[in-house]
Amino acid sequence: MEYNHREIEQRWQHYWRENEIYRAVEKPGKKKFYVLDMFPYPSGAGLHVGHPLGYIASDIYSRFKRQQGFNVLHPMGYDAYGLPAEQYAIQTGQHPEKTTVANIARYREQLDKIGFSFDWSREIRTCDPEYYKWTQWAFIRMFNSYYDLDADKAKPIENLVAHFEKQGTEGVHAACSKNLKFTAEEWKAYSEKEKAEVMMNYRIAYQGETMVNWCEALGTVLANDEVTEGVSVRGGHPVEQKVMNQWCLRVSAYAPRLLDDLEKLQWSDSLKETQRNWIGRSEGAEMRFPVVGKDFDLEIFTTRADTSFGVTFMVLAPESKYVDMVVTAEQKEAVDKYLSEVSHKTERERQIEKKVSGVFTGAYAVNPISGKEIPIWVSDYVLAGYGTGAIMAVPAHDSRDYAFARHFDLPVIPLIEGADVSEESFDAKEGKMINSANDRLDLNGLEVKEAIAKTKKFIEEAGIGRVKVNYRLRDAIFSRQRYWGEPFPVYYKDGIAHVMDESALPLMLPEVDAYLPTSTGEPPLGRAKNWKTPEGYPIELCTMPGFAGSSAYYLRYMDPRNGNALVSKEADEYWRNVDLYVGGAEHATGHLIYSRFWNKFLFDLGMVVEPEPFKKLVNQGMIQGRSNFVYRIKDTNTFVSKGLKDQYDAAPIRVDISMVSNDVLDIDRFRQWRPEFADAEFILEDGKYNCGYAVEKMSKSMYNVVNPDDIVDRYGADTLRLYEMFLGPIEQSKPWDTNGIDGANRFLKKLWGHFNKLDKGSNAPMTKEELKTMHKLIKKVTGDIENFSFNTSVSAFMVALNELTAQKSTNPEAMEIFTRLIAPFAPHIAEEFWHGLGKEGSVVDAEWPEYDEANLKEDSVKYPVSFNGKTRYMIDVPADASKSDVEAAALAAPDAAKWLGDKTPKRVIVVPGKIVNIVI
RNA sequence: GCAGGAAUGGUGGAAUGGUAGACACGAAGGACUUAAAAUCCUUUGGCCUUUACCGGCUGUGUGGGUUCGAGUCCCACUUCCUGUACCA
Repeated sequence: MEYNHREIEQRWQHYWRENEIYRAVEKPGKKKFYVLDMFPYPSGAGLHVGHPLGYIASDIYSRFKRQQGFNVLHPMGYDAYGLPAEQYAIQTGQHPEKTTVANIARYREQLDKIGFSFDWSREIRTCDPEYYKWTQWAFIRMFNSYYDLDADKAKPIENLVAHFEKQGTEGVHAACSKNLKFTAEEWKAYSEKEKAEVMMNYRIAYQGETMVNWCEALGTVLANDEVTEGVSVRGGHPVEQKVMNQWCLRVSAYAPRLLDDLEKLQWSDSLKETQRNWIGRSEGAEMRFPVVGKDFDLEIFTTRADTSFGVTFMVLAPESKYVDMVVTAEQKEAVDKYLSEVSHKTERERQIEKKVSGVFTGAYAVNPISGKEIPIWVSDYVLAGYGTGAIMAVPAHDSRDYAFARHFDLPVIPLIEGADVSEESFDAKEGKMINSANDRLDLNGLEVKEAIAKTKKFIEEAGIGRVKVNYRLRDAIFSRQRYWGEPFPVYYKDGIAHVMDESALPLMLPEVDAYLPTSTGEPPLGRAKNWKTPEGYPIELCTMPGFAGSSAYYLRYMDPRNGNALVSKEADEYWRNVDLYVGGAEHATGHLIYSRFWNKFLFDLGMVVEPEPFKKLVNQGMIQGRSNFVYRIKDTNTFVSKGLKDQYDAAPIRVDISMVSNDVLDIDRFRQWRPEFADAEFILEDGKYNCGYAVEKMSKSMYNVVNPDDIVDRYGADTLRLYEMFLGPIEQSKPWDTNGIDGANRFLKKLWGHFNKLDKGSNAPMTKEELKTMHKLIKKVTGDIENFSFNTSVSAFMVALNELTAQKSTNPEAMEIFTRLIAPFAPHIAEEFWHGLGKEGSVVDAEWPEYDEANLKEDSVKYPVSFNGKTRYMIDVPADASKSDVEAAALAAPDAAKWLGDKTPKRVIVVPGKIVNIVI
């Protein structure tokens, strides 16, 4: 009987569906395990073979955990809001929901063919009002909360208002945009509008004038993680800096906890490191530099307090509010000119040019440590968004300050012994201090680290500043001037932003006549009719960004149809958090930060029981495409095989990989591909046309896309699953190569053949060899799955089958164990075997086998015998032989004399079970 | 620049400090077949020796070190990948 994958896979997929085998139900008292995949954005292109890689791995793991007796939650859904659907809507006028729904249907069809154990009854879509209701709900809660730095958690904003009424800002330690100072009396005297502005300064979801990444081509602002190298991640459009009034989330308030709690997580070191860099903690000091002739100070932040004696000038960011305050009348014109030049440059232009530029403000400040007067400059190499937007420049020991000083001919004072600063600055934090003393502070002779500590102490004692920890992590910009996203539950009354009552949720996304900005430049929601509250107040026109809907979706899966809460107390306390999260590393600084922030906020409010959402995280690698090329000789229709192309003037042309097998071109199909190739001529090697190849991204334009549907149709889902796992370590990126898939398919065919040869009626016990093969396999596969080493477990199955074949095994018991072990990898064929062996129920619930070390023991052990570390021959000794017996056997072996000669061994090392090494 | 990771046959890759190259692909040869496909068998890191068997040498990016023994541990370097960056 042939192995008919189509029939088998259809039968069991139907069986699983009919019997609702994968439905997860809370079972108090039964240990749970939550396995989650990063849910996909349903793009129009459908899935290619790279997409299911992580899903297959997580599916194997959740099936394994289920067989081990855990109550497994393994859901799937769609991150349905996104730019591509909206761009498509702009072009075609078709509602993005329509394309999204169609794409989801296609995704589902493709996913179903692979035989995943998802509980589809828990499916969620971020664009579903029943889902985004809870995204809007969380926003309202954030709006109504502030971050208490003493308690180190979010609290209701009413608490803060009550405090203002009693004591004003006295004793308030809260995360805020600006440090405010007022008394209770002043607070009470404020108008409604003024009060609203003050509270905005503290809310966790707040509206503020901030520097944003504005992308003209997309017509929207973008978050920092959506911009890379000055262009948008989606589409690669230029991005410029602009001040706009935007909704923001005070993620920065959570920076210390986001950093500290990384310790608790079982994530890869590289991913944790990426997050640490993104959060960017740096210890330093804030110092005040009095401005000459003015009654205010410039505040700066530095990590190199030790270099204070080498400060020869100061620099302000162009956007700094201090610029206008210090500039002198004579320099005003020059400064204004510079500011306007800088403001017209995009971020990208600034980065590419990297030209030193700047202008003197005409003002001077006093170095509070050395007492010297130094000039104040403005330059765009200082960023407004980090620290205080002003720096003390130490050209001798900072390369940027150095470049600036040399360009404008400012003095450079070396502060470290032996540092040669004639050509470049000495940035390393090492060496002994020089030139750093006056009657108040003496750093000379100290090591840099000691000098930093001493200076910090001095700064605090002298009252010229304070020790401070700075974070690079900035608040998340939460507004998008787009249509296809969650509407903000916000309306404006007398110009003051109010959130809606939770009972008004969900606030449904309205219909519009076009998906473009209005003629007055308002976002697309400006086109919606009656976009007002029942009382007639206008509603916010921006929508939320992509990460809004994906920040708490893992909680919603726990209780997806609950109309009264994001997740019920019971469901949350049972499922708690994600035990294993599988997805791409590209979300390290976006989704994985926002989700952790969102979860911590809900944790502060007592809505969830776990402070971290994802306990263990595995990043699957990307599967790249493997493109093929033919080489056309210039100005001809003749193509030369790869090995001979260097003898001609030939240019590569990409060919569709479906016409190529093992890099050999199917010439007939190539001729039919395009009319221009119909009469193509070929120069062959050994009668074949060999194509060149390259590894690149899998995409239609490269003709290298492999569709999983085609693989499933031809080889079956079980083959696809085994082969994807066999490709290599799950975390590694690798090119897809359809050629190797025959190996996985052959293995299943052989296994099928083996099954059909079984002596099904037999009750005979397994032979010693069979026992050994099976227990070796149990041990290996169990360990491999725990370590996410799926490629080696697939190999182990192949080895075990070869051994059973060599043993001429027809034992159904051995096959039964094999079936249970391979069920997570190839569930369809395993189910077929399971029922074929007369077992009850589904293989999905077949108990995971345990191995017995006793069956792995050998009667005799083979030892390699080495001389000075070089293996020379093998000996065979009884398994229970003592070390000295082994040593004697090694020296008594017939080959011993040959290698030992007339020498006597200096030492003999016997490693039990491993090796004998004779030192001569 | 900084941080993290990697480097093993023609290819993907395997190896708790103990016989490097498991397993698979590809390739070569053979069996079956009118033929092809499918299937099965043999060989397959390199070099040398031998009619053959048997052997030998060499070999995990480069150079050192630790060890009886290093792909594996330590130091330095080279190359590549990933992330990030005027972050003071």
